[in-house]
Amino acid sequence: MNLKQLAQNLGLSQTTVSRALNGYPEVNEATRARILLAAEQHNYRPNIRAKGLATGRSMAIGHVIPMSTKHEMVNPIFSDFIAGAGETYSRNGYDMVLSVVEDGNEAQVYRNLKARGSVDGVILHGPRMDDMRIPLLNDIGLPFAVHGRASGHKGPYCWLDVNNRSAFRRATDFLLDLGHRRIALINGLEFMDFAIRRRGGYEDAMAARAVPIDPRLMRSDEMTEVFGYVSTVDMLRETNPPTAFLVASMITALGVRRAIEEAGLVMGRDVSIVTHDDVLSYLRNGDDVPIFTATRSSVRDAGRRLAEMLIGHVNDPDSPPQSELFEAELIVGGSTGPVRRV
Amino acid sequence: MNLKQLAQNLGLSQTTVSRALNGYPEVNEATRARILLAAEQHNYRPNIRAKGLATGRSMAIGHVIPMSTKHEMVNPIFSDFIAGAGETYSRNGYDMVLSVVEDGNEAQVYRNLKARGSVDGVILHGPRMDDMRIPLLNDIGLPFAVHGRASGHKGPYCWLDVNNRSAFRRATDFLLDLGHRRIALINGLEFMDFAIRRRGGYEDAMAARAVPIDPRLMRSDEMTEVFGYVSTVDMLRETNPPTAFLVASMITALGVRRAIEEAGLVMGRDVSIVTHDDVLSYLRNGDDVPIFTATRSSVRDAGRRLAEMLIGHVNDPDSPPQSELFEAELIVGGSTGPVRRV
DNA sequence: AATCAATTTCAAAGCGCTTTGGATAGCGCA
DNA sequence: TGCGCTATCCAAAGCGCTTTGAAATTGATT
Repeated sequence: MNLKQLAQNLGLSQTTVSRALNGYPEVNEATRARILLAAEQHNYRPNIRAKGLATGRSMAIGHVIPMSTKHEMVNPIFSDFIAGAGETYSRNGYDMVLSVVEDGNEAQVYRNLKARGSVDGVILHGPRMDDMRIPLLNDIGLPFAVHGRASGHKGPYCWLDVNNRSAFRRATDFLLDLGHRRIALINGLEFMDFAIRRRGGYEDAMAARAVPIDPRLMRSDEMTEVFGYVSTVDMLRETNPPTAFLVASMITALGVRRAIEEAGLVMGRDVSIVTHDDVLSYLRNGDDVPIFTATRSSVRDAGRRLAEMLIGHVNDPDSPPQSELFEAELIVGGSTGPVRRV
Repeated sequence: MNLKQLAQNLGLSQTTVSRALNGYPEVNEATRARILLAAEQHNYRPNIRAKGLATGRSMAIGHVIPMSTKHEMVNPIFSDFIAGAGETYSRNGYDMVLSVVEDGNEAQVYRNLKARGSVDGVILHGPRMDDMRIPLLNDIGLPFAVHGRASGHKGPYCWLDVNNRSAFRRATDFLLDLGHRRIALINGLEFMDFAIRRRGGYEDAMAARAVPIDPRLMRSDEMTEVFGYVSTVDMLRETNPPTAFLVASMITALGVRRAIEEAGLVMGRDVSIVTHDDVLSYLRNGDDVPIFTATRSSVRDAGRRLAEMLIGHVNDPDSPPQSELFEAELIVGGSTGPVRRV
């Protein structure tokens, strides 16, 4: 059933039917009701491509997911992020189109998306220091919103980020307050913007108390479970091992914990852990008592909100770009305790 | 730059340019080369909506992701699955469109997808016993392929599944061979097809050796870490606790392990665990030595392959529907050992 | 030189929608 | 009665592509 047939059935013109369906005022309320009813009965839905052709908009938002070439890994926060974003999209009549791309090849994907008119805007995931995708998107004129920020990029753009620096500063302070001095930082890849900021927060806190930073206690890689495990095993072998670990993700923290327990140590007593918690639905931080002391910020909320911001920006490209900074909560769980006197 | 402009630039008709670009034979190779060059230089890409309107195809595949209303949880295997599928799509010029839907509301989403012509086919995730989505999709005439199967559904359809029954039968046999008799089953939700089959495999193996099945040792829920933890804590309190756990996912197995270690037991010595491993990129089962003894099957491979099957089916709807059954490997890791004599 | 077939190109219709620019009818008012 | 308004509806153009059916060109054949 298409518009033409529907209009013929009703003995009306396509124009009138289209207008009625799209809520324009210049149609008699009685006929509008008649049209709505008929559309309902025939289960009519406008063809999205035809509509898009006519309006010049696709009513779709693109997500370009970078896949690390090293581990062929997709960031596990991703499913929760799009669950949030998807909510916003369906509420606003947008589709979500996804491209998974080996990182490096992204430029062509964005150009395609724009040139072929597949989407009205994109969400940029996994921003890096001086991310070149931002000037690229500005250049090709594709509206975008960034999940995170790109340090070093001047000029306004639409973003939503967690305050990673203050979160990790507070987490470090918390550990310092407990008497820890040998605090390891198990970070994400340090060309990723969030990892840089977290490191910054850690360094700030350490410097503020004049605690020396030992480069051997800082690791940085893709945030897998195995990475947490291997790094921890390694550091615990040191002559002067860390008494606390500051970890960039729950999954990595699980690996840290595995290493700790394998070494016969007890988490929260012998060794403390603080991790960042994105509140992933399948990996809740315990039930009522949190397993890990954590800096917490829901990535699903971020998805929901950032999608709203992008839609706003798409609908009104001339308005100044919005941005938002979520503050992470510091949740105290069972994984931290005062440093053990030797 | 659109077709018309490109054709004018070249002094040719739209027809010829279109044909040249789409590889039709009735165009002089010299002019084709000229056209290809010009298209390249002007960075021309056909508008996808116009093309879709003209051809009646959208060159997009839909994924409808059910989100559990209970935990607002998206299955964590999902990101790896689409990473695999996405590879196939980009190789074949398809887009991927995603809808995250609270389960229950899916029928309307499928109808929309079909009526609005957003996609040429869909991948059906998380099939259940007697899944009504299959007759629905047949009814509305939207080509589909199922990740998994739907027990109880008669009639052919396109699917790809892991042999869950044989995998869990072998895993159970393996534990029985080690002398375990009190084997707990920590399963996914048992209206999910895969969970039914896994339970079937477990029961088969137990019955084949006339080992009684204790219903108190069988749990079934969404496969979170916390679920694994809570179930295990609970069962270890029994007067006659299990000596082995058969677990439906790595994440849940992490929870099982947490409970075991918290109880002061050693995994692989005091208590054994076998889990299913979907080979998620961020949650590899150890580096060289597997952490868990596991039934292993890559969900990313499944995504890659199922997408191919669906595209084949979309291109030739009259061909008989394909199906494929992956056999899981049984990987022996450090989480299993002979039962401890008390 | 005339004919025919194969090769190469083109004009125009059509895909299903929105939207512009009228047309028509009904109304109050002078 | 006739005018100007408003309310309501419509015909047709246009979005950017593919594809049908026909025309023009070429080369070979007689």
